[in-house]
Amino acid sequence: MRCARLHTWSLDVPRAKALQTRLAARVEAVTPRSFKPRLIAGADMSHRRGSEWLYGAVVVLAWPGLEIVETVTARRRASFPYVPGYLSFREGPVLLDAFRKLKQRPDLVCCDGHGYAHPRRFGLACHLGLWLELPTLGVAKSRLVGTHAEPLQARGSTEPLFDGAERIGTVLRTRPNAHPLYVSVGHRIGLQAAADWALLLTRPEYRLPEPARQAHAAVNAYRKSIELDK
DNA sequence: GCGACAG
DNA sequence: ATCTTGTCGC
Repeated sequence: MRCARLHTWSLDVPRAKALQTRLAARVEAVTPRSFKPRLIAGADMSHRRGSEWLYGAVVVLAWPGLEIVETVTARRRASFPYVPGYLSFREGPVLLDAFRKLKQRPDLVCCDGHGYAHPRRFGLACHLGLWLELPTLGVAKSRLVGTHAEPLQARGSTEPLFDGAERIGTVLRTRPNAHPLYVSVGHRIGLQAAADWALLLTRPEYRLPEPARQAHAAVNAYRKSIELDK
């Protein structure tokens, strides 16, 4: 699939910060009318400690069966360090390389990281959403910003995530007695729909939504296959 | 100045 | 994210 070229990725932290603030205004936090995603993608990145290489994978699943219908991978050298609040500048390039190899255009993308639940309301999910011009939702395994109460232990229990008085996300228990997930808006989706889909996409026996779980498995298999013949 | 801090 | 085996708890 083709995607827009929004800006250069050659930035230092101060400029990246200014860019996030500027692009955050373009995020659309509303669910399209008659939103019926049929192809749902999951994207994830992997890296070996001490290596300069970053590996990315995007897996497309069909709804409602959740069968994998397409898998693509890509790798490239890291051009930005991991700095909390700037994850998209590290992972964005490789993930977009992978997305460009996709034959099918997904209707929704499940991102491994926060979206709106970010200091400047522009996490990885929002950033990818603008580049791809697709609905995206952020699913993070831990908190970046915000406060919340502990969701009940039952699958499907939620608690609002606040940054001061602003609601920035939903803390969702996808599996009993497992740490909850942090769901937030990415682009072209509302918070309610983002949380609803995050739960719908999660099989009862796992903690992560299938798109994210399968992308994680795919990128690790890809990385290991390359590290092997070397 | 001291913690917190997606992956 | 990565390293890394067994083991505690539902």
